[in-house]
This record gives sequence, C-alpha cells and structure tokens, in this order.
Amino acid sequence: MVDVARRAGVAPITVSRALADPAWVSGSTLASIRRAVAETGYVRHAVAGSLASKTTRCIGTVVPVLSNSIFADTLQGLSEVLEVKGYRLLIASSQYNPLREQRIVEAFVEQRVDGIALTGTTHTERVRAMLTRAGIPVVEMWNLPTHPFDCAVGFSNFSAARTMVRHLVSRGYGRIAYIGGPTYKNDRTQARERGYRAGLSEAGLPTAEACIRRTPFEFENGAVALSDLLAHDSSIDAVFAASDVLAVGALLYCLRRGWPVPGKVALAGLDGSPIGTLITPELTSIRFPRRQIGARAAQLLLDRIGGRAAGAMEDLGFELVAGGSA
Amino acid sequence: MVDVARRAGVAPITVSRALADPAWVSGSTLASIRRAVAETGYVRHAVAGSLASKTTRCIGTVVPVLSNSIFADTLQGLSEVLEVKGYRLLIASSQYNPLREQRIVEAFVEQRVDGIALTGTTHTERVRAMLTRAGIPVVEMWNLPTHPFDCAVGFSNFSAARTMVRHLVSRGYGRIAYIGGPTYKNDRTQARERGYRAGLSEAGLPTAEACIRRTPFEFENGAVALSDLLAHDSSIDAVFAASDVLAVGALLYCLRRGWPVPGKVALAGLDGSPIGTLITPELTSIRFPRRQIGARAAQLLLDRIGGRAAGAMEDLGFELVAGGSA
DNA sequence: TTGAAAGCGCTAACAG
DNA sequence: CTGTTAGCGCTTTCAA
Repeated sequence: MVDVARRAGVAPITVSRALADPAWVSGSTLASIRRAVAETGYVRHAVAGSLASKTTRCIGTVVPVLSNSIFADTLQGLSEVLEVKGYRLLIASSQYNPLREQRIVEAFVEQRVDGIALTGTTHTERVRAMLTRAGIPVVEMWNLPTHPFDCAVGFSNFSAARTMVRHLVSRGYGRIAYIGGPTYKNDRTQARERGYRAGLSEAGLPTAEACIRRTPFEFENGAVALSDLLAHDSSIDAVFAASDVLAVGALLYCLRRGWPVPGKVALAGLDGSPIGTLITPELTSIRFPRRQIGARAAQLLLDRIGGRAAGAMEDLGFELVAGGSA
Repeated sequence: MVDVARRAGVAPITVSRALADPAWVSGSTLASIRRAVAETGYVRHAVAGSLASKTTRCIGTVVPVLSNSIFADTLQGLSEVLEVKGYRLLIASSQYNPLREQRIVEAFVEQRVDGIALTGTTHTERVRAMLTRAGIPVVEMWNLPTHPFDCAVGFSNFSAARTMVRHLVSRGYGRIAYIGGPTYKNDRTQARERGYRAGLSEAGLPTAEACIRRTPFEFENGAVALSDLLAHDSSIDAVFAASDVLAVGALLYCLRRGWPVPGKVALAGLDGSPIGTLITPELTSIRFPRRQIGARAAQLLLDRIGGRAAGAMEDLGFELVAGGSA
C-alpha cells in the first residue's frame, strides 16, 4: 500500500480510503490510485485490515452436513443476502456432532467473525459461554429455541410432524409407523418425534416403540427401516418418515418390490424436496421455506451488527403438500 | 495475551508458544498458562497471528454449487484431510460463472489463504494472473487441464462420456440422444459433449444437433428435455444424460407416464449418484471417486505448501455401472 | 526453556 | 478532500 501511495503521489491512508469506498476521494486521486494499483498488481491485505479495523466482514455458519440439499438452500439464502452487503460467508459442517460444532465455533471466534449462524438449538455449554462472552451476534436456524441465545429463525418441527400425523389420521390411517433421524443431541429430530407421538395420542392411537426407527438421513436407510418395520408388524398401514430422504428411500424400495403405494403401505415425508414431487406416486410431504430461513437469518445478523435490538424470533411456518403416496 | 502472560508470570511470547505447541514450554509453565487462559476466558486472536506469521492456515475452495451433492462429497474429502493438518477450508460457490469465481478468488487472495482448490479448468485471465503472481498453490479438480495452472486431480470427462456411448452402442442402441449441461464456459460439460460425439462418430453413427439438449442440472429439466427430444424424434431409442440429476429426472418422467425403461427408451446417466442405484430400473451410470478427488486435492495442496514440487496431475479414473435402464 | 525488541500491513482518530 | 500519528495483537528473530 505504501508503494501504491508513493506511485500515486498520496499518503497510504488515501489509498486505503479509495479502496474501501471510491466516493471518499476525489476523482483525479482515485484515477491515479487505480492506475498505481493496476501497475503494481497490488492486492489489499485483508488480514491487516481486519486487525486494524476490528471487523472482518465475515459471518460463520455451521450446518450439519453439506450433502443434504436442504441445507444447501439455506446456505444459498444466507450468502445471497450477505454478499450484497459485502460480507463473506464461512461454511463449516458439524456432522450432527455438538463437539465438532464447538470446535468450529472456537475457530470462528478466533477468526473474529462478525456474526454466527447455527443450525438448530442444541449446543454445548462451552459454545453458549464463548459466544455470550465474545458478544458475537448469533442466529439459530431451522427450529425455534425455548432458550434462545439471541435471534432465531425457523419453524416448529414439532407442529410440522404433528400436522402430518393429523393428515394421515384424517385420511383414515390407523397404524402409523415412524422413521426418524437419530435423536441424540438433535433438537429437530427430537421435536419431530415428539410431534409424531403427540399426533397419535391426540387421535387416541397408541404409540409403540416397535413402530419407530431412527436412522441417519440416507436414501437407503429409509428402505432398510421400512422393510424392517413391515417385517415386524404387517398391520402397519402408513409410514411417516421425518425426512424426505428417508421417505424417498422407502418409496423407491416399495417400487423395487412392486408394492403399490399407498395400497401396500402409505408413505409421507417431511422437507418438501424437489424429487418428492417428481416421483410416482407423488410424495406427501411438508415444505419449508429453506432458502428464506437463510435469507432471514442473514438479515437478522446484519441488523444486530448494525446495532439493532437482539432477541428477534421468526417463525417462517410450513405447508403440507398432499401427494398420492398417502 | 498480555493479561494471560501477566497472570501466568511469563512473557507474552511464552503464551504464544504454549498455545501454538504445548511441547515448546515446560510442564509447569504450560499448566500456569492453561490456568490463566481458563480464568480469563482468553481466545487467541487468529487475525493478529496471521498478520505476524504470514500464514493463515486457510485453504479456499470454489465449487459451482452446493445444492448438487456430487460436490458435497468432494468438499468432505477436502475438509477431512485438511482438518487433520490443522487447516481450515473456506467454501464458496461460483454458480457456474467464471466472473463470480474471479470475485471469490480475489477475496481469497486478499484473505491470504495458503492454497486454493478450484473446480474445473475454465478460469478468467485475471484469475490465472492473480494466482500466478501471488504464488499461491492451486489445484484444479474434476477435470484434467490441458494447460494446468499448477496441480490437478480428476478424470477425463471426455473419456467417461465416450465410454458410456460405447456401452450403449454395444447394447445395440443406434439412435442415441444426449442431454447435457450448459456448455458455456464449462470445461466438464464441454468435454462430456465431445465424448458423446466422439463415441457416436467412431461407431459410424451420425450426430444430429436435434438430438442434443443442454439444460441446467435440475431433476425436472431432465424430464423436460426427454419429453422434448421424444416429441421431435420418435426414433430415438436411447438417451444419454451427462449427469445423474438429469437422467433421474428423465427416468422419473418415464415412470410417471407409465413408459417402460428401456422398453420405450433406454436411459443412461453420469455421476454415480446413490439414488441411481435405488431407482427401478437401476440407472446405468458412471461412477467417480468424488470424495477421493477432494482428499487428493487437499494432499497436493499440503505438499505444495510444504515445499514439494508443483505440477502434479492425477487421473483418478471412473467406472461404468451397468444398470437395468439401458 | 524463556525473554526483549521489532515489526506484520493496515485503519481509527484527529487535524488541517 | 487529504495527511499525521499511533496503534490493532500477535510472532519472528536473536539473545540469554
């Protein structure tokens, strides 16, 4: 920067200003600085800039996995909003492990990110302590926390699951099994499972542990779980999978076996993935504004960084999509 | 750090050493520093550290999109290898746009990343110039460059596509249409399309522009392209989609219409996505070591950072998976 | 094994 | 609109 300044015949701080906002310097000064930058191939040293300005214009985010496209949409929403404001998004995946999330958050705090977006509401004590102490704006996404950290944007995973069970009951299904994700330290899968149980019990239907499977979100696991459920209880007439990945896996399994759906067994999912609407029969599911969750999360962080009040909590809701699978 | 040092009764530099590598200080010193860190809640300031040490221990990577799980696997491979060595992965998506890639690379250089992993071999002149000038180790992934930058790891997209056409020809198909991705500034889709044409021409089959569709990688686009192809030429007996997303979309469309596959039309894809093996009929496709591409890319970057020679080029190959769809 | 001194390259604050 | 001064918080280098 000193070199550029010398060439342009100005002080370094003027180069700094010209680069930060061209409107801060006169037209002729800007032109000579631009020329000097081009001639020298100068590239701003953002690390030094951040140290001096005490701001990195970086936002960190933790998603469980990158391989599930539902989070990709949220990341897209986050990055679109942040990009416009000149913020950069640092993405990391926790593999559904709070300790990995903790390590990621530690790194984010060390890097002095200006804000953090977390997936879910399950975090270690140390994560809570570090973020509180560091005073970094935080937004929790994809579920509505009972003990919010700061801001949150998502929907009620509990209500979504219960709504689906109500729908299945209204369609006349009475033996509704459940395939969910692993519930260990996962607020969203826990809420969905509670929603399933609540839906059954309010319909006066029994919940049997034997009609519940918990398995990682992979297509094939949906198939395995379904086959296992039906092998153990042939009276099951509907299976609610708390994720479209599992539901699609189960549906493809039925098609492979030549079983009619919902003739042999009705199927329903949760997520509203694009593939669910293309498959035959169309998958009954629940759709969430996935990209919007990210976009609003970004906006809430920017608001907080801009000094606006904390504690915002936004429920973006969900929508049941009735397909032919149930 | 000064506070921590004072509490521990040592100089700041000793704290710095203890945090960087516990083996650099004596056991008792380490203990008192650890205590002081815990008492004060001190968190290392990585930005200041990077400025002083001229290394960020960050690697930047650019993928086209996050929503396609094929890149998620590569990112997983990258991050697993880097994590072990204490490097952090910065992820950004270019949306298949070289100018967006350029902006991302500019930001990476400003942040002084220690290495960069790019998807594909199509880059702007400015990207090449910046990276060369900055002397940052670079690895190109997913295709083998004719004019490599530095290192590369991938496979021949051309050969993969040609191999699939040969397979279809060997199965007796003679009117093979093609659904590919947009070829504008995309070396991989270009190579695949060339492979398709080469496969046809070496079999003595004509290539007709009317039998080619180019469309973004979305399930539904595969359906639209297939329906369009068949509407224009009912003699088509096989369709090769240069991506499983498009192929699965096309296959689901056939199932929706009640068309037998391959009875009505044979289908083949490219990518080896998990869903292709679960669908009925199983999708004929070509599988790549997606995670391995990332893992090797990371290792090549680490080697370069460690001072080892540049210019490594690794062909990780591919494997044809014959399913019932063709 | 530990410490003192000297920056890393930039921007905030204030002044003109 | 532009410049001067004084750090930001750490690590390198050299020395003890």
